[in-house]
Amino acid sequence: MSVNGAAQNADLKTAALRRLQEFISLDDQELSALENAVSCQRVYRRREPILRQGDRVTHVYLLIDGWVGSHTEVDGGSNQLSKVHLPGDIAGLPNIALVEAASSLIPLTVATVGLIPLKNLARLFETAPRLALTLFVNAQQERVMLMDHLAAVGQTDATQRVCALLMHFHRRLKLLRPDHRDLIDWPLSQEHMAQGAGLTSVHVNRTLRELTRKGLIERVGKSIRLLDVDAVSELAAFPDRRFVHEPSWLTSMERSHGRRVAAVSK
Amino acid sequence: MSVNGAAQNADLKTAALRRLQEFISLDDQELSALENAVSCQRVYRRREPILRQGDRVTHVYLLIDGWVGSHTEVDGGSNQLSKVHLPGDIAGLPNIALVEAASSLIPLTVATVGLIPLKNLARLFETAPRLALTLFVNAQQERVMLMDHLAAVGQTDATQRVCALLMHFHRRLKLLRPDHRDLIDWPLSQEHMAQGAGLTSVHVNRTLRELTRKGLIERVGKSIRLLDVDAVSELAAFPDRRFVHEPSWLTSMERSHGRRVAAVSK
DNA sequence: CGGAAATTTGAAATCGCTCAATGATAGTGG
DNA sequence: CCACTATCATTGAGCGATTTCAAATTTCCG
Repeated sequence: MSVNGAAQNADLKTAALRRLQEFISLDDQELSALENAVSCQRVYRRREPILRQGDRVTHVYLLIDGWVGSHTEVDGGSNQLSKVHLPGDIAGLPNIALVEAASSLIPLTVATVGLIPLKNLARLFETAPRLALTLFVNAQQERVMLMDHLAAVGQTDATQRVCALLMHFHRRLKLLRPDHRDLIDWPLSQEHMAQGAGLTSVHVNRTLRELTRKGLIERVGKSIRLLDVDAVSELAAFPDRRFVHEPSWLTSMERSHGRRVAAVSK
Repeated sequence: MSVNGAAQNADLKTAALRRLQEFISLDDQELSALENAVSCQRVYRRREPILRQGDRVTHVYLLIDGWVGSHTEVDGGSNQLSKVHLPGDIAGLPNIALVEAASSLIPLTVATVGLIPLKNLARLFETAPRLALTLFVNAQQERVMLMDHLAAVGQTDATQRVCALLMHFHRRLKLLRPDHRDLIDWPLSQEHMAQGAGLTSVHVNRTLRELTRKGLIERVGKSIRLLDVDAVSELAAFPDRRFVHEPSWLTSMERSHGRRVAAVSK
């Protein structure tokens, strides 16, 4: 696909790392600390599990390119899609609190992934405290998104949930590439959407169909076009969160230059 | 209530801090670093908001005693209870990624809370990297619990969700005080339970009643007794997670003695 | 081109909701 | 300590959003 694989790869990596600087900008040393934590890089095919629920936890996964779903199997074989990871996300992080992985990581598209051994991750907390704090804030952001997801599934009807899904990805993609318009390249099957929204694929189908009939969206092949973003957003009842950017309590932290001295200790 | 308020308070604080050492034990210096981050301590009455959704984010809240609910209001006035905090939890953490608080923190009982200004929290990442890493792992654990919560609400029926709630608190209380038996002092109203489970209070009532009729639980005043823990656990379809304890990747991290030198830098 | 995966559609069933009213309990202030 | 009031629990009847089941198309991928 690429004329120059190496160059494209570098671009992808840069894009992925930009994602982490949503809260504070990191210096080169901090960025390379993260990059050096990656022990190896791999490309996974669609549906080829990166990690299976129940597996022993050994790594976390920096997603460099592609979409990856985090699926939790419940008791009777049904599945909950708790998160879809986009480039720049670190997937599998919640598992570090566990002995066995809580969810499977399955690529929804071809995916390029950097593997980070847990020990390397831990080391970042010593060597790059600002990066560590960024990862921490990032984890809290994930909690907010999960809370909103839960609120949508727990409190809203099918139309609202489907619209919430659409808006969720619309917004995240816009952050990822500012040139993103209203046509979304949509690798999620209706079954996936159903597993995310706590619905049946049958009902997701009917809901999408209804949205199409009302002229709010248009589906072209695997893509979805939002014809009326405001109306969909309205229907979604899904908050458009304002995440912090360079807040004083965060920026005032001194950068690490390897010269962290005893001044802070008693 | 207490003969010696100060002494009891110290006990409570100790208990709260123990909660953070689920993953690795911390040394005295690290524990006092956290304690020093608390700028002031306050007692809140039941229902007296500690923080309101939409408020500007200035602190996080170390819960020392009592139960505190995290409620997110959705669009049409309905509420999702995304988390109930028990002593030792740090409440309001997800908000640090946000400009305005995503959820309200409302005590379900009288609650004693230590307020931690954001700047003090950030400083811990410089002064106590092992504590910071503990907080990070703790955040990931919260994500796992939120994912399980989501899976329950999204994929299971009313009986399973109510049983999941019961088991959830049963297990958390057992960790908190090993002497805990099957009688749970239950400050949640059926309306609260409904908001947590994504159900109606009416339906929660019928479900509880049905569980009582089957002899699985017994309700005495505000308490609930699990008469058949195994059966309830079975019905819950709710995984009993094994969280890590002193894993090698975590324990191998060197303790901070304020003598962190340039060795780690390039 | 062939087979698997995904979408689409209808009809019937059901779980949980709504509405509405009554009864029980627990704080609160006099 | 009692009365008052707000909150909480309980119950019934009818309704409706979503599921289930099943089958026909269509699309995608190798």
